[in-house]
Amino acid sequence: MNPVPTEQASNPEIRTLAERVFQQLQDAIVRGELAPGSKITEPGLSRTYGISRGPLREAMRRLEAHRLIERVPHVGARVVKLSMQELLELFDVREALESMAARLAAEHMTAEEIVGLREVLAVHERQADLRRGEAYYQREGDLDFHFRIVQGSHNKMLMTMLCDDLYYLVRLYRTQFSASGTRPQRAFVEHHRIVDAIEAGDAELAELLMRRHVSASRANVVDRYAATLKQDAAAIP
Amino acid sequence: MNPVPTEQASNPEIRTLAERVFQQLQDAIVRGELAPGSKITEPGLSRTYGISRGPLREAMRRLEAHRLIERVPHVGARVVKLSMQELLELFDVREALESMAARLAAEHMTAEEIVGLREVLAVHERQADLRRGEAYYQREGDLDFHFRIVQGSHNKMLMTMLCDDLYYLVRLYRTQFSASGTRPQRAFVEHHRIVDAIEAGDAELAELLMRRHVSASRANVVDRYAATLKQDAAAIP
DNA sequence: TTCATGGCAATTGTCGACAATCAAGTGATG
DNA sequence: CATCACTTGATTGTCGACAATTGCCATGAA
Repeated sequence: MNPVPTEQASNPEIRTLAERVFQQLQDAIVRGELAPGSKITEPGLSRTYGISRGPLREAMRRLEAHRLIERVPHVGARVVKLSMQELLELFDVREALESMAARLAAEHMTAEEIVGLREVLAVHERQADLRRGEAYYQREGDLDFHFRIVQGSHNKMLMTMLCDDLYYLVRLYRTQFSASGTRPQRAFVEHHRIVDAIEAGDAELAELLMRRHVSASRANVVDRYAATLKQDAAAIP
Repeated sequence: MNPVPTEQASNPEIRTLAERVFQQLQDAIVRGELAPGSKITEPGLSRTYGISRGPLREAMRRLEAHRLIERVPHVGARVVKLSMQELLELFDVREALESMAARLAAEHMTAEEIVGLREVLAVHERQADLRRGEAYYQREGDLDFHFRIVQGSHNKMLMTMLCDDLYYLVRLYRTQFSASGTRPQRAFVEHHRIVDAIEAGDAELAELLMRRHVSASRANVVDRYAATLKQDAAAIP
């Protein structure tokens, strides 16, 4: 199965209109088709997707719960727009949850799951060979890696929180703040170290490495943000 | 303000029926008035609360997002019933998030917030003096303590996850698995140590202590659960 | 020119009714 | 007597219409 369920076609789980339009909207937001901060109205979406406002409102409620849109009673809803502050908050939460996931993965992951994890790394390696320094694999492949570790934790609550909620926000921020630089190469090495620790069953090490990995990713975003700020300040006057 | 918003009367934030019935249902579930595992039907609740099924369905969508009810398309919804497995998963997530909250609180908490935190401990101390070993304060007071530390982290995303989602589940489990024993006294000491670390600005120590605190609470639940199992096994034959 | 006020259009919140789906009860059949 | 198919009742999903609230814009006065 595709670990990152971007597609909603041919999914047997969709038995209701509200479910379908929820996934369509989720996809549209994450892809950036619905711009962050843009206002969305019920009659508009109702016409766009050809359904009545009933199921649409339920889909919007779910989007609100997943923090992809923000609603104000009697006013309306708009696509969430992460501020730098909120993005950093997201990284802190990820650091807490994913380090725990790595720890649990080192304890509970099966041999087959570890094999699958290594295959993901191999795919990344091929892509990294092809386009060195392009940092392209990072877009979805990085999430794929993290996704499998969370699955390996065998903690359903953790899986729900990370995969159903936070990862959509993470993918959303990538449309706002593009990430690149020399970071991908280092991230790639860190991924290998983490898998090594998990395979060795060293829970504490896996946790520590994952914590550093997310923290480094956060620091990279901060650096790049500071750089853009300085660049803008130099360009305007 | 009341840190644990059990009441919904006279709350100016309630501008819609769906919001009101959502909070009423949330309260009813957490208090145990709606038994865990019991099935809830839309026409039934619609009559009970005197509203139509439209707002009710939106309220139920939100309850589902908060993991307080579970829905199956075309079948119905029932109040969530935590298994022992899920309860332990909940503790792992709490350990990850609350230790991070304690770390951030040590870095960002203001002097006034620390004073308020000490007052909470003082209240607990008086209650502990009154009814020693009763473990009564634990019911809401313990959550009050944790609540303030999460607030002190000044991380809105963390606050939402813990206070709006997990803490309702925690309160729900307390109606299923009652917790007591000699644990409250030790928890009380641990609370003091944590506040000391926060006041000293020692982020690492605060994180470590909070992690141990939640972990010890989890271990206590495991012990008590094993005890009830053994007791049941001895009683049946 | 600027600010306050009133009305108006659009959007959101709510409701009742109809269609689709499921679960249980009933009867027939091997 | 057990099992299977069918029918029936209830519940959920969906829709269109009406009421309530909001934001905007035009109008008028200071």
